[in-house]
Amino acid sequence: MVDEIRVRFAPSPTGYLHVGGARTALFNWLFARSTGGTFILRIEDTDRARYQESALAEIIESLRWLGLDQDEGPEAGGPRGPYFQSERLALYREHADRLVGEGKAYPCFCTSERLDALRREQEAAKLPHVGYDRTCRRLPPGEAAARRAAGTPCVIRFAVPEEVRPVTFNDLIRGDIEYRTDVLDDFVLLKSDGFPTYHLANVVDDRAMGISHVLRGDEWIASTPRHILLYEAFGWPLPRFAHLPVILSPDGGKLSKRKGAASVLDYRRAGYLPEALFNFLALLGWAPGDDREVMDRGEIAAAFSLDRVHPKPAVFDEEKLAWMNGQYMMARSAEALLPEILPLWAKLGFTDGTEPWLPKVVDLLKSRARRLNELAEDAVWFFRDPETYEEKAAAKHFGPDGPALLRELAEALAAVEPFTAAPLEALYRATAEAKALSPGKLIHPTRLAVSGVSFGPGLFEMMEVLGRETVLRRMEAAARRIEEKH
RNA sequence: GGCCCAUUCGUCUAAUGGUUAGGAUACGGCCCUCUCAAGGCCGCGAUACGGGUUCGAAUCCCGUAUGGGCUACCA
Repeated sequence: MVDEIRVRFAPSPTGYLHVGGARTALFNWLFARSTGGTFILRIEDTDRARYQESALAEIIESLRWLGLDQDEGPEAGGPRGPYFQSERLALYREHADRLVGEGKAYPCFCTSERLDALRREQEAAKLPHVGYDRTCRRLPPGEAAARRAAGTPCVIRFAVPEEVRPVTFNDLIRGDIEYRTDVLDDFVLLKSDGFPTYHLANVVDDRAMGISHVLRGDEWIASTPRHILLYEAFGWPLPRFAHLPVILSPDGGKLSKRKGAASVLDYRRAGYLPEALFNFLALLGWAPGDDREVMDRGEIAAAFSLDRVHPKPAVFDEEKLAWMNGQYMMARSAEALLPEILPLWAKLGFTDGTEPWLPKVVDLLKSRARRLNELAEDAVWFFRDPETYEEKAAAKHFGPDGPALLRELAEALAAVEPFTAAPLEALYRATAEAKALSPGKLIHPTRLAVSGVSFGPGLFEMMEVLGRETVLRRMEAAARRIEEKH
């Protein structure tokens, strides 16, 4: 028999997809792609109280943006659907009833008030093991069935074996983990609204969908023994388990919106490229084993293996993400980067995207910005004449003889042919030499006059893109401004 | 409280009993240079602590500390 590898990412549509969830999805995707397996998206919408209408679209858009294409799922379809748990309710009830019939589960009529009181009592008594006291488990079978038949609201609880024994499993990332049956309480399988809990739905669906490897977040590790008991009760073979470490914020706590972006789409809004986030997330908890860091999807998928995933929680360092994003921005051609920048320029009111020299602007700026938004904003003076001049630089480069110098240079500029970088540079160097000045004495005032700031691309490349008319206009405007000041 | 998990430079990580503990980021410096970036070179910086096992421990074992998760009719 061929061991077919099938993995799933199973988010609950209760909010945006955060980077921790995205990393779980990414590792599932990488594992599938690196082994020729199947990557499935399953929506675990069994919590009607926390369900959010907008969440599903956001999750799907986040995955699409990151390039985590699904082989089976709500959009891709597939033979093991439906891929929404809310459309599989009959299956869960059937399985819960089967366990009740076999004496491995039982209806529980305890009210939430009684359960709350019980919990408070146990906490006050500082009992080592807290949990349901199994009152309804001891109900005479006839009575339970009768009350259920009469329509008394109830949940179905799993009857954890009374026998005290270890429940062990081998986690692909952490190794052997052991729990004991006496620390497990009789957890709920089916809620009183007829919806399954995560535990039941997850196990039933993983079985029904042929999931071979369960790669999920760390927070599920304590639930795994319950799931194993369920597999045993059903008589099903176990999938392999691998629990991924959490991603932490720089202060060591959980990642949250408050501490910066936490959702995948926030990073898109902040000007990050999907391939950069993809690469960065892949390196959180995994490394190829050699010194490679900037790797494309294919390289990462080819190098990925679960045994190189390590169990330590990783801090999300946005500085390094920014660096990596800069690497990807530089690596993209201007033509490939332009479509990302155009909408930002449109929003800033800079351009409708028709100027033929736009790719040159991207070329001049892409190695000078780490995020798309930065690049877009840094381009302001390509589109607008400066209204102010950087104060410190003006004090240094706009002296009393500034107007005369700028006008003299402008006069020479008016005659340069063609108006391109090389002749412009030749002109400046020759002029500097003739005046026995360092070229910087000419270049810096011109840069400030033309862009309003003291930093940016090479002056002559800038002037070429701006064109003669604009450059001369700005130099004259600067000359007048200096005269007004003095 | 109980159970479980984790612990190498600030951060991401490499080294799976024998390395001057390597790389990246960040930070500092130098070079390049019209500025700012980019790039190149150099520097700073780590095995949480205490016991074992071993000729030899970041690596194996135990304990402590610290951090995290679970302990719901949430996932």
